[in-house]
Amino acid sequence: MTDGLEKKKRKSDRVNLADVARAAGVSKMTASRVLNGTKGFSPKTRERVLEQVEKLGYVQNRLAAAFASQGKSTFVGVSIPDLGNEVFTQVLEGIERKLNASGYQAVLCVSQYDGEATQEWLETVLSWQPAGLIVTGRNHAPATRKLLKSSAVPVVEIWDLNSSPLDMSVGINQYDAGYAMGQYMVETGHQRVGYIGTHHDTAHSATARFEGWKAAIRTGGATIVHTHVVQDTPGFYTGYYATEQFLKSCPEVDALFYQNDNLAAGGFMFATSHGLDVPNDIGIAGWGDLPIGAILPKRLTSVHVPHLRMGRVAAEQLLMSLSGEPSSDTIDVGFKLIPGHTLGRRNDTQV
Amino acid sequence: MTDGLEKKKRKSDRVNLADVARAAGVSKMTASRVLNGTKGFSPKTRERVLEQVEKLGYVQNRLAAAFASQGKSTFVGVSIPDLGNEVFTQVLEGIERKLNASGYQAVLCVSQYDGEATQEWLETVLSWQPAGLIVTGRNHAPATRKLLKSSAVPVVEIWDLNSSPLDMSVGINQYDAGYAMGQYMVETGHQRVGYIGTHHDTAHSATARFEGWKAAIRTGGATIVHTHVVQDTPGFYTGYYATEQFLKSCPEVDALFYQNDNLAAGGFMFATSHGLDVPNDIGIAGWGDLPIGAILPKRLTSVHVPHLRMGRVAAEQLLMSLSGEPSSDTIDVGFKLIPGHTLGRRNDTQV
DNA sequence: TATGGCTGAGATACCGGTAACTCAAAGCCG
DNA sequence: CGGCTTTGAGTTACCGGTATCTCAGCCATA
Repeated sequence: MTDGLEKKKRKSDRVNLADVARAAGVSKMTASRVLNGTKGFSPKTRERVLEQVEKLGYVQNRLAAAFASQGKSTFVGVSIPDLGNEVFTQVLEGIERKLNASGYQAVLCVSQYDGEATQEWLETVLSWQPAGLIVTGRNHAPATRKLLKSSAVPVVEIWDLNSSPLDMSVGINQYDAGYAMGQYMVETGHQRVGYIGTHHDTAHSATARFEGWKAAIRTGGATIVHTHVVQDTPGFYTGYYATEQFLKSCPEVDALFYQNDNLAAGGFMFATSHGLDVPNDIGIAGWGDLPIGAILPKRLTSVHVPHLRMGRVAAEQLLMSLSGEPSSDTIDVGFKLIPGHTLGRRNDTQV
Repeated sequence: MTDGLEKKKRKSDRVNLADVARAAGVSKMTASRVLNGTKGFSPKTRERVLEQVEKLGYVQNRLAAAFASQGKSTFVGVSIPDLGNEVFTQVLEGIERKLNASGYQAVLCVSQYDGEATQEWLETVLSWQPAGLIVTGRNHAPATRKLLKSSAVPVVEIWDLNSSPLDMSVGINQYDAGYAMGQYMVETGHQRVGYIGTHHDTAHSATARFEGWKAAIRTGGATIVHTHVVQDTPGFYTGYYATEQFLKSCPEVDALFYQNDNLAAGGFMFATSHGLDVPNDIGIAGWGDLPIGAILPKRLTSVHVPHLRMGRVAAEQLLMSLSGEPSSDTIDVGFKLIPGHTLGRRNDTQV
């Protein structure tokens, strides 16, 4: 009847600071000072304590330490919508690298675009006294907004630039970026354009981007023949079949703007495998400058957003704010249109 | 003036349990019981306490709670090598979903295949008394192995199945899976095969997979003309240029096995854009059944590994172990060969 | 009616560190 | 050499909860 419990160490046999202090013949407080590098001990004492730490294999209980000093933990709550979407994993990677390099740990939440789940996660994470929070997007549910606002920790909102952030904001101006792409589509001679995206974007930054794009199209005198929003993940195959559906109902379209490059790549594959020439029969534009864009038969037209950098900067801002350095409210990491070769009619159509 | 009793200035202005208890006219202990659902209070008392919780906006300090009960946190340390590699993000997604749904939080480490960084992260995470750990791979640095072994928390090793795990192991038999692919390549008529991978895999499971593959090739009487390992990330473009390099130095190769589908897709794009027919001129086999495989002009030959499930099962095992339920030492989540249409010479070459 | 179990609730003692205060001895100065 | 500052180190009081023990009522059963 031996269950797995006895396989592991008993709780009480963990060495604690008192054990170390006793073994070294000093007080707990002195041992604590040595370990934290605070002044107030002689080199000899230091050595004695460290010797015992080594010998006994003492590991600090940071739960106790943080609690005792009324301090924060070294955890930073990081909320992103989706791990299946490369843009977010890139941002996450930027965040994680910076945090880890600075001795902080990312506590992850993948919201799946579910506000309620996010809220729940947020409540839990806040109860652990995190050092800070990095959240994606600027449109929070009222309760979430309230929680973020009343929390005593610094918050960085990433993705879409926010002129009046809760605390700090790092991202790009999604509207402007969308506008730039719309303008380019018109410039390259497209007149009857369409949009393909997934429902995921509606509540998020893609909305602002989409608005910017629409404005540019309208201003340029072109027509939006249809916008097709599917209930699926923004991946390759989704782009493939969504394009099929789009072209079936609106064959007159001459260029498509996709929510991201992976959808666009799917669309590209559909088009070329069905005898359509890109861009002469149909123009294709993606978003995000994702890796796939580099290996398509023609360089994909897209907008480069420095996602990795966005994550890094967000983490940097948070850390600066934690160390009391002045940090900007708002940081624009910029975007860059990638002309590529999948847009443009009749002219400039070489590989 | 020793009126410290009443005018006790509190460091934090945060509402604590004592405040709630006072306001509700009960003892701290009773309030604690109500909030934790432990028995020992009347419905009326319960209501009074909850009313004050609501009114005062009390949020538990879990740092204090975990510390007081000598307990663990709800954090689970999760270490994966790379976020730029879809297979790992899929596993992570599986883990994260399950953990979050069960009230645990993933504390992320992206090791970048760096043992030292992992070690450092591990030390920090362990000092926060995590509930458990999920680590990728089975080949740990000696110091890491020691730390994992001596830690008082359950550990799940994922990826490659481990017959003698530290604690628990969830994954697939990478050797067998590699063997299956090797066998299939021989069966489909390939005689002079090659391998393309990145340095990232060497220290990890891809080694076992690679060994299995080699064994099958040898057993089948075929020749491995070259194995090309590049110092880069296992992404689309890497596969593209690595294939170019490979074909330049070994044009006689008739089939290539790639470390993953993204590399393979890059290779496919290179081959077809340079006038080679897949699979008649060159066979291409990937790994992981990644999304890209579905939109190539021909279905990519690959091996499906249930990454999402692997992550979910790993988290499940950990949670079971935490709740004292019996959990298996080793769980094989299985793999499945996907024949596709990018392997096979002269026959079976329709789309 | 006496005994004993059950239930709601309070009192107390921590958990493992750190902040803040205290104090003796040593160092420094004119 | 006295007084003042510095320095190494100890003492005490917590931080905000929970484990554990205690105890008064209350009900059921013999």
